[in-house]
Amino acid sequence: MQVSARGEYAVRISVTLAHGHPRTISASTLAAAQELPRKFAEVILGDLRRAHLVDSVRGVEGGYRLSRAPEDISVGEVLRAVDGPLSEIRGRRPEETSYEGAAVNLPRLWVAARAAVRSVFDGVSLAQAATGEFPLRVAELTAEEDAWMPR
Amino acid sequence: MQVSARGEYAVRISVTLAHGHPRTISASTLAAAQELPRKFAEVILGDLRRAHLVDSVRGVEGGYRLSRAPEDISVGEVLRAVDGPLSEIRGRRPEETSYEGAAVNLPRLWVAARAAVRSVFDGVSLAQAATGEFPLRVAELTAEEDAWMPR
DNA sequence: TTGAATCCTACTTGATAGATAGGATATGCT
DNA sequence: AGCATATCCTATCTATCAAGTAGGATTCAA
Repeated sequence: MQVSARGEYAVRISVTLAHGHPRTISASTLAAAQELPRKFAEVILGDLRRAHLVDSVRGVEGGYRLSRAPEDISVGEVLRAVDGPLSEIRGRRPEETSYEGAAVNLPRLWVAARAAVRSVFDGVSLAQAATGEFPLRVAELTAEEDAWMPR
Repeated sequence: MQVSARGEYAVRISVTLAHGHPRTISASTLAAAQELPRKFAEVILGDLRRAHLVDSVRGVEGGYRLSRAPEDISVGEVLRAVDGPLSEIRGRRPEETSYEGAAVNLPRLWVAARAAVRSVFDGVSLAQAATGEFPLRVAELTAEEDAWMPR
């Protein structure tokens, strides 16, 4: 479950937009707020716009705003918009994998792993990510101390 | 949750070793069984050996075998041995992330996502992966039809 | 008309994945 | 001893991609 710089930036930007919703915020302001390169932020906002997750307004007083309510956009949608599918196995979708011999059951494992990832990223809205009020199922995952330990 | 070619190959090799356990199997045989490049399989088996997940025997009749019982090695261990940590956010561990402003709650989200991935990969042994008899919690994730659909 | 913003195209740079090559070294069998 | 079959080691290659930068064209409100 690698999240790229693009992915991380996109979520930080989106959460910032959610926080200020429905005001429009400029790329420079967003970049400054999250301390990320302005030009790169512009590129990412372009991706989000093309995915119809944000609307943009040109000109002075222009900027970006979420195209839907923050409660209605999931973190998963944002990640997919900039990084593609949440889960890939050697560049393929989990359900597209297929093996011979002792490995025949692996597709089910890949699908299970994807489902687990989805349950978190598709289950958390930008509004929840901004407030920190995660769904119970997600909050439980962080409750055990072990979840915070590297392995 | 991207699984690289190395990771996929490593799991396929490990599951094949689990299936034949405790016989030793040569790199060429393993590569042929799973239709992967022999030299690359050797490299991966070297990683698994250095991680103490497999033992090797040199010479004629040599090869590789799991260093522990297939019930006692998780898929997660195999993936970590060849690909490093299961989850990284812009190259950092989830619990090492830290943000300002509207993004302050994101570390909890990253940790939750990692916990979800771990619950699958650390919860499934090579023996289970080989037989397809996954733990109930994992099997449930693949039960819903939606889990098999791309998004 | 001017200033501030988005938007577009192109480019650079470094790292990494995914191999492949060739041979040194170990081991068992005859 | 000699040979076949393995592992093991070091090095190299190549294409792709992530991450970020550059420069300017376009839009729009005051």
